[in-house]
Amino acid sequence: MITRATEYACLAMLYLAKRGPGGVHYTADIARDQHIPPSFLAKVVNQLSRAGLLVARRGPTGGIELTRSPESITLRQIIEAMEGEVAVNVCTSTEPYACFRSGCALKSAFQMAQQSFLSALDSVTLASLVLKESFNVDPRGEEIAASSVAGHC
Amino acid sequence: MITRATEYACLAMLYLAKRGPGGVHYTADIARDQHIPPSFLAKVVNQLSRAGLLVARRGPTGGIELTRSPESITLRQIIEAMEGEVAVNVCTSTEPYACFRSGCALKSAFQMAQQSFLSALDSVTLASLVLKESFNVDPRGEEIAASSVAGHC
DNA sequence: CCAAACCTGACAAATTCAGTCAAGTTATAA
DNA sequence: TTATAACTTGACTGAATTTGTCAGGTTTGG
Repeated sequence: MITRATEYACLAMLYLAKRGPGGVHYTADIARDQHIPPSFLAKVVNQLSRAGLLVARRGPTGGIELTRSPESITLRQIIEAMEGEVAVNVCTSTEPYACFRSGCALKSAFQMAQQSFLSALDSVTLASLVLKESFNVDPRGEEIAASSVAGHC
Repeated sequence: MITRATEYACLAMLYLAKRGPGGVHYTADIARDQHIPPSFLAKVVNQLSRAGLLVARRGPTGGIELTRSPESITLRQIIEAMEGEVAVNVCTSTEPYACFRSGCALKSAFQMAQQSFLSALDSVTLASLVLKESFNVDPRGEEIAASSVAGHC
């Protein structure tokens, strides 16, 4: 299952993508906007930075920024940056001794389902998500039915 | 991620399917054959029985048996019998308060990937797995390259 | 009535998750 | 140069989940 940390990572990346190219933003602002614990998001963002998906600059006027265009960043890349290799079952992971059974039809089936899942995530770019969100926003720029709590899902 | 318990459930169901219709088998035999801790498999099998995927009979000459034909049992059914509703992220689960964000493009993307995963599992029946395993067996009925440890993956 | 099979619930060790906190580093601006 | 504002890092914690084990209990056939 995709963890909270990974979900927060996607939300932060989407936040940056929504605000256009060359934008530097504070982690604390993203945390407030997306209702994410700030110190938790700080660690998430740091991991994304080490994975090369964004750059982080310190000091006043610092902040984080996407390293690539939203068109070239997929959900799968973000998820794998956070969780490493995705495996729907121990037996589909590539690590040694994950599975000792030979000629196992179940493993093949799990691998096939996993591939379907990953392909779907490959097809979703940050740019496509930004486009999709714009349909949920009315002309005044406010989210529809977002008055009570605001946020994402 | 699909847990060990669910993996064992699939292996046990596949074991029954492989041995044809109307077959009653001991949980202990399946555990030995598939290298599963017997007392753990007992709980797994009990859960499958309560879900209606197999019937369990007590006493001597007891054992477990499939309730339906292998053609009509899919991997998804087994997985959902073991884990309940499958959700790749908290925000895609149907339980109330799983997600408070509105108009969230990320949720839609996760739901789409989840649907790909589940559809793949829908397409795999126990019968198709039995057929597939038969290709991995040589004419003498022994599994190829299974000499060292035996088993499944 | 006994033995063999499944049923049930309590327990426990290990791991993961989600989050907090306290320092530490770096860089800008006054 | 010195605050200050931002990211960095690692230690820590409580809760939940996972993967079992174990000790009985229940049902049934002979």
